[in-house]
Amino acid sequence: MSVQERKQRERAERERLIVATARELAEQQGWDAVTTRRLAERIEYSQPVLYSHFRGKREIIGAVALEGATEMAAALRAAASAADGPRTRVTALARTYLDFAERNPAVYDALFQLDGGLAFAAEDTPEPLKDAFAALLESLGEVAGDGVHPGLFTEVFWAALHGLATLTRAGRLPPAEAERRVELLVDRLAMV
Amino acid sequence: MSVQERKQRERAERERLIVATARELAEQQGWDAVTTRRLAERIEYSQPVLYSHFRGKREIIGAVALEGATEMAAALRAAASAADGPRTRVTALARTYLDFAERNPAVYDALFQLDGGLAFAAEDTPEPLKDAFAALLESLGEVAGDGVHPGLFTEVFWAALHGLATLTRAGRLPPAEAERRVELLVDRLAMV
DNA sequence: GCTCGATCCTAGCATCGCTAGACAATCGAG
DNA sequence: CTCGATTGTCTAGCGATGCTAGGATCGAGC
Repeated sequence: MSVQERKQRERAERERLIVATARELAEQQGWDAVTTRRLAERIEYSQPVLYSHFRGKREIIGAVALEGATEMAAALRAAASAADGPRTRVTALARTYLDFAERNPAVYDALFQLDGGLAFAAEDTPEPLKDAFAALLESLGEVAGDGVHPGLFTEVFWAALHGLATLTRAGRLPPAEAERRVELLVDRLAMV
Repeated sequence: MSVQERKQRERAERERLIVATARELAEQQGWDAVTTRRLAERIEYSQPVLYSHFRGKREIIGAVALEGATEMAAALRAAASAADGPRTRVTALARTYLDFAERNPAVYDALFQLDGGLAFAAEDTPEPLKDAFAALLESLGEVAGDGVHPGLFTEVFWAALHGLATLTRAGRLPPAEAERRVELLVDRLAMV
């Protein structure tokens, strides 16, 4: 039995290596540079090995996305709990979100721009994704305002953050005044 | 001279054909299906002809984006001028924006999701792009609120719309309550 | 009618995601 | 301890991608 367990451990270890390497490569040179050949070469296995772990490149992207969602949820919760008062909490949350997107562009792409084969806003949505949304909801729910459904408010706030993140990173918005945009957004949306 | 003019006309005509065909194909089957081979086959020329008009696939996407920007600007202005009062105008603007994104997903992708090699928020930004932003600014500037820079407000509002558009279309937001999200957004952001 | 430049196409390159089939290592039964 | 079966991995290759080199064709101008 022990030998099988060892193999299983090694296999799981290799899977982590694949995901970590894909993420690293994507952050360094963008997702276009993450080809199955290059990825295989970096982990020092042949291409088909990748397909014994994942159904295809999409699933690898999806794995990176899930990893990123967990980290993002943690970062959001950390920022929220460090702030006192609803207002400063929401501001910290927004800054943390945008900061995460800027510091981990490849992960953010895997999450929200690329097709990682993940289900969203559905029953079979993976736990990390639900949890990341929950992390937003925890801080945003309390500033939704009277008579406004907290979930709906969170969706709108999240969409605004997502828009700022993607448009800024794509060069559609000048990065200089990012901070003032956040302030304006929080000012208007949060009912403190 | 006349013969050269005819050739020039035919060339311009063919260029329009390329862009229109690319757009049509993208709307029908998505941008992934827009390969240089398929595109060449549809316009009944060989592949290299595409490269005598455009530097590459990117530039074709960019051409579709510019065409789309012009249409979007017109649609936004039409919606704005049909409404009376700042508040209803902004609501109409938001609905029109999201409607455009939903009805022309490929064009919207060319504009804001894909790399069409276009400059944004810079001096050499093509006129249609500046004009589409201007169309937003015209209606949004008047509801920015006191002491808030109209341009900055427009950027934030636009980012929120962009977030709603992309997240909804990618299945990240349930489409059922799209209308309520728009109402909430306008309610909070617009200072009427 | 001839020449020569512009125009277009055939053919091909490197690379992509993905897979079939050969080979080697390991395991379990006799 | 041996030997077939299973498991694991690799080499090689398929069809498709964006893009380009080089030859063929055609037509304008003398």
